[in-house]
Formats: sequence, C-alpha cells, structure tokens
Amino acid sequence: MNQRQSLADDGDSSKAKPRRLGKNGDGAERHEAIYRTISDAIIEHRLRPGARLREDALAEVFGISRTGIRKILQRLALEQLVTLTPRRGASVTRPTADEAKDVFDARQMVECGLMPEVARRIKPENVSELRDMARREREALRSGEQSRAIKLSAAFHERLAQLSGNATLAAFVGQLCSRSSLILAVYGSSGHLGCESHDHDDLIGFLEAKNGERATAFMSRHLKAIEASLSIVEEEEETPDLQRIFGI
Amino acid sequence: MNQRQSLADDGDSSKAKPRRLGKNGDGAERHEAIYRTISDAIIEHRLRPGARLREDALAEVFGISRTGIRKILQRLALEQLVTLTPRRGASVTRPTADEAKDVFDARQMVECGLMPEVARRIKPENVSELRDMARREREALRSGEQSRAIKLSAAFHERLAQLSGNATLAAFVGQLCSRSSLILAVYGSSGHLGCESHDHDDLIGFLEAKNGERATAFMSRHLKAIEASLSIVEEEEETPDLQRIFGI
DNA sequence: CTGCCAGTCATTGTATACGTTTCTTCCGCC
DNA sequence: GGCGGAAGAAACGTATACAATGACTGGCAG
Repeated sequence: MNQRQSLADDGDSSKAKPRRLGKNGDGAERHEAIYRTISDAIIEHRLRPGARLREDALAEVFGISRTGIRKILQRLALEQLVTLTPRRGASVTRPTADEAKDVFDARQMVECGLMPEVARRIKPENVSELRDMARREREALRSGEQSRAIKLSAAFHERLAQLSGNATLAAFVGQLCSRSSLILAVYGSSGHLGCESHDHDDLIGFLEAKNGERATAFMSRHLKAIEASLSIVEEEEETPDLQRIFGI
Repeated sequence: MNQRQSLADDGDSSKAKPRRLGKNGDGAERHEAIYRTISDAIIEHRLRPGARLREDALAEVFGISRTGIRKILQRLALEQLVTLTPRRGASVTRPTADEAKDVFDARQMVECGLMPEVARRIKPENVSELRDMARREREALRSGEQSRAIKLSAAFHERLAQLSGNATLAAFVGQLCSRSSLILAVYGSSGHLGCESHDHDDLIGFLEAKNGERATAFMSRHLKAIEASLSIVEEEEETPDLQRIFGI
C-alpha cells in the first residue's frame, strides 16, 4: 500500500558509491551532505508525505550505520519535516490543515515584518543575486522541473529573510518554507505551483526601490495567494475518519 | 566499570516507578524528563553559559547510556541552548551580542504581533491562569528565588503565545524565551531581573479588556525594557579576543 | 630556563550487537 | 468462509565496544 520501497530502489540516482569512505576523516561533512540530500528530496517532493523512512534502508543507501541515520532523522524531526512515531519509525510529515494555517500565518507575520528591514539593508549585489535566483526559478518552471522550482522558490524566500540581518528569524523562515513545501505537496493543486513566476521579480523591484511599505504589502498578497491556491479539504486517511463520522 | 547503577538507584526523587524498567518500559518518557531536567537547569542558570556537559558524566548521573544523552544533547543544540563543537563536546551556549539582539528583535516582532490575536481569543479561565502564573512569579521574586522567577517568566511569555492558537509561533516563542534566559545569564545585571514584577499583571489587564492595541504597545515597551536593562559589553573570553585586537 | 615535541590520556564519533515491540502471516476454530 | 490468536520476522531502542582525534604532561634540546 505505502510505497516504502521508494527508498530502497538504490538504482535511482547518482549515489552510486557510498560504499567505501565509511572509515575516513570528515564524517561531519558527510552527515551534513546526507541531511541535505534527504531534506532536498522531501522539499522537492521526491519523497511524498507519508512515505516511510526506514533506518536500515537509509543506512544501506548512504553507506553509514543506523546511528548516523538516526541523528539525521532526529534533526529532520525537530524541523518537522519527518514525523518520528515511537516504535513505528520515521515517515515524511503529512501536515494537517491546522498546521498549514499556522505555518502560513507565521510566514505572513514574519516575512512581511522583515520586508522593511530588508528594503533598508539591501545592496545592489543582493538585488542581482535575487534576480538570478528568480530567473533560475522561472526557467525551472518553464522547463517543467517542478521539483527544482519548488526548492528554488523556498530558497528565494529564505535568502530574502537572511538579508534582514537577523539570523534567528531567517532560520525560522527557512523552516517555515520547508514546511510550506510539504504543505504544497499535500494540499496544492498539481498544475498550480506555489509562487507565480513573476511575483518574485516584482518584489525585487520594490525592494530595490527601497520601498519597504509596498514590498510588505506585496509579500502579504503573495503569501495570501499561495495559501488561497491550496485546496484544504482535510482528506481523512485512516482511523480518524470513522471516529469523526460516528464518534459523536 | 559496571557500577553505574550505584547512581541510578539513589532514590533521588519522585520517579518512584522506574524501579522495574532496568531494561525498558517507558524510555521515551524518561528521556523527556531528563531533557526537561537539563533544560530547566540551563534556563534557571544552575548551569551557566560555558559550562561543559560531558556525555559520560551526564550518562552516569541520569543512569542511562551515552546514546540517550547524545540524543538529548542534540535536541538542546538544535534549540541553541547548548553548543556542540565537533570534537570537543557540548557546553551551555554563550550567546553573542549579535545573537542577543536577534533574539530580542525576533521577540519584538513575534510576541507583539501575537498580542491582537491573543486579546481576541483570551477567555476568562486563561486570564485567571495567567494571573496565577504572574502571582507565582512575583512570589518567587520576592522570596529571592531568582532561578524560579526566571523560569516562570519565560513560561508566562510562552503560555501567552500559546493562547494565540498558533502552535508553530508559540513553539518559536518558547525557544526565544529559553534563549533569552541564557542572554540574561550572560548580559543581565545581577540585581535586576528580566521582567518587572508588575509588568505582567498590567499586560493581563489589557488582554482581559480585549484591548489588543494597548497590549501590543505594552509588550513592546516591556521587551524593550528588558533589552535595555542588559549590559551588552561584549566581554571577550578566549580566542576571539586576540583575533579582534591583532587580527586586522 | 624556556620552548618544542612526543607519548599518553581522556573524550567524542561510529558501528554493531542484543533486547523489545509490533506487524504480518498462517493455522485453527467457530 | 471468516475471524482470532499465536508464532515468526522485521524494525526500532539501547547499550557497549572500538577507533580516532584533540588535550595534557613530561622529557629533551637549544
């Protein structure tokens, strides 16, 4: 029923030889790379919400032992990208409708609140960097690489938050964007991606003009548009179905 | 080597039932309790910033193996309460001045932004609960229990955020409050605690009156007052000292 | 006497083994 | 024929053993 073999098919990709370097030096770097690989796979919807992440399978795929995998899984769980149920293992988080609302409300508050400061601090090189990111996102969209586009969109929003200079809030926005990607995977209509392709460019224009007020308003509309495009229907999956129907 | 249980069964406290679970039972609950114990010790300044947290020592004190301790330490590291340096182990985080500014800016944005919603949703039982928390905090302050007062103050702010109904933002505020406690430990003047004793009561009054606007303004002043009471002097400790002086 | 180098120690990082729990499947019974 | 229970298997949780790396101390040379 559930595609738990989605991880086991090692033939899928570029990680052909994680075999040998178990011994040598930089383990931390390797862990970071594995973390990023899994995280990207989730954000790009290569791992759909609900997919099981068995420790053994991951350990084998990446050529490290379960100990390291568990560490990475815990980190992902703290960021709410995977859900760790006590004796059942890990699976990609399936956000509830309430969580989706919370995440977008939080983004509304934080990202909009950051815009004035970003407009104040933005520099020409940041503008060109952002334009480059927006361009790559547009290209990915046009060429049908939805996965890439989603990741680039999240990266754009996170980079924007970083430009505020507040590392704490930027990290928080980064988490919110990751979770938003998960929400899009569950509630997003397939044909319609989160961010309109031209939106980000417009926003950059306001920021370049140091117009914090308009940037804030535009970001607010932008996020509202994304949220409105979701079809939050609260599809019941398993047991809560019966409880809610007959329970009362 | 195996007499580690000599510490485990010292009958330390209220954990009456874990007698049996030498093997297992509810390990997750136990982990949670240990996490909370360490977290509280940090927040209450019983463990000062910079204090080293050796895995062996913690494992022996709590009667579990290093595996479990590492899990807890990683969680604390993700919440920025402890710093995990690659081959040097864990220590209580010593926030920098920049981090302190970021944290208080973030609190300013999020906690103030939450006040209108809190004022809208607050119920009489919440009001009495908050009043009770504020009273206990005042009592702790009066009786000189600074540690308790700090923890209660953080709990108050976190509970306030929870009343907004947004669990994501509430959890974020909880983290910010924990980090604020650390900041107070480093930069706070000893005689002057973070929150004035009457401030919280005043705030409750505004919320009870459903006056979100005044509550927001008051929270802003409240946080500004805490931040202003800090003596951020950027005391150099170890190596960065020389780098900053001779580095350029 | 001071500074450097080497050896030892202490502490963390990783892996593996074992115990426990849960899910699955099969068999028997209703 | 369907349902329930039991046994086996698979996967997670924990502990322990081993390896590697950084810190400290003692000795030697300049």
